[in-house]
Amino acid sequence: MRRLNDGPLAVLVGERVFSSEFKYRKGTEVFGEGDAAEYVYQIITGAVRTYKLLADGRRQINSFHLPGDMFGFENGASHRFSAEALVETKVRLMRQRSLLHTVASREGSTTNLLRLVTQSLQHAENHMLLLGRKTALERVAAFLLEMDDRQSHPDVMILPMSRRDIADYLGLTLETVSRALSVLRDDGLLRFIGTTQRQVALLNRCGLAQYDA
Amino acid sequence: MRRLNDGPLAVLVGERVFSSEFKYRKGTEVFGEGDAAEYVYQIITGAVRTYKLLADGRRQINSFHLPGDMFGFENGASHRFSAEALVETKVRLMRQRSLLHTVASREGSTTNLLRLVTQSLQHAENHMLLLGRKTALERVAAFLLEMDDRQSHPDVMILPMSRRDIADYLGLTLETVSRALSVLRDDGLLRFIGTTQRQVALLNRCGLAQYDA
DNA sequence: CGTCGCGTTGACAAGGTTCAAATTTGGTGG
DNA sequence: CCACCAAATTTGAACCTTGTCAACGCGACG
Repeated sequence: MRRLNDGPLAVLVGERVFSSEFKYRKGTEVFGEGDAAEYVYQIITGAVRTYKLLADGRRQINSFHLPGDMFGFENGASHRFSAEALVETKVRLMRQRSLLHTVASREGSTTNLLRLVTQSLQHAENHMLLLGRKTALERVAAFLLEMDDRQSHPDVMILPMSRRDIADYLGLTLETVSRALSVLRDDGLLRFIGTTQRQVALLNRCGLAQYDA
Repeated sequence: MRRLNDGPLAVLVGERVFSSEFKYRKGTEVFGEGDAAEYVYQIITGAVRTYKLLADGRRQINSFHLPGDMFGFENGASHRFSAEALVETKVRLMRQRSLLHTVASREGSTTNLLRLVTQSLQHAENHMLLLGRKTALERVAAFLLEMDDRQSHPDVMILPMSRRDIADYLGLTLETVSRALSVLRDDGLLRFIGTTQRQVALLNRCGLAQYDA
């Protein structure tokens, strides 16, 4: 049986994963928009944000990547967005060339690689609906439910990202995110744990789902 | 030399395209969200919108598909969004199974198929930036430039979609789209041709690009 | 000729942003 | 361990962009 964190990379190339590991400190860049797309990454521990910037500094975070997630896969020669570690993060990395080569030589792995890209696309489609058509409360509720899902519904969810990160993910300002969280707290849907505001207990997931459109 | 409209499908499977054609009347559904994903489509003539709906009717259009474009490719068994013809539309269609089968048996076509999906992903990433972080004017300017690009910079661009469609694509209301177009017209950046408001001449593409962030 | 779909425009409302300030938290050095 | 400072978060109030509601114009079509 595979270990949890083997994830897609291991599935793709079978158990013979040819890869190395690397560690990034909190806040450091994994790659920048326009950089040569040499590697594909899979998170072992930690978390990463991938985002695009406008000239005046406005930022849109495409997605947060948690342990097991892959990112950085590109078809062209360069990355179309930037990636930064949210916290101390350990990644497995592999050359895209080797990956494609390995995939090409293995029966059935085409479909798996395709599935991986398609999953990103699916996430993007859902996120466009959120960004284009949902209210602030709906966005924040959807965000909490997404993180909850991806952390397998823990009793206490740990958010590795700041309010600004959440805001740039949801197309809001950090103030609006903070206010929405306060509303949900006051409505008894969640509770902050401990002194930090980054540990959250969801008290009523169904109620939260009601807020999400 | 390939005909212009052979497009990606033909590239993928070589010249031996095994496919049939079908015609959709204006406003008719090609497939709905949740339908079995049996076919992949390529537009021969006309235009198609692909979109998602929320329960209360809010709609987010993911993309407009013009001649040569492919859509409907799914990894799972069912479509994740709906597709409707904007105008009378002729499509080429092919079973996904046959496509995957054909691709699997041909050297190098994996990369092409992957490139196709990656292109959709790239479009989605750009659109998330637009939806999350751009103003109404920036969105409309970006939309006009996108359509202009995809129609190869004609003197007079024909928009096959309504103001509501544009609005649902850009995450705005149709009134805001209309107002933004009026502003751009009054600023001398574009002109409406003829009596209909769906033929547009871009008078100053650089100026328009300034409006886009 | 009336109606219907589409688009434009205006007035007003509202959700979200901006600006500001208070409060809390986390990190660092003594 | 505590003091202190920087960063993060919350909260408040004013403002603004965009949405909502409504009226109107125009062309297509029966």
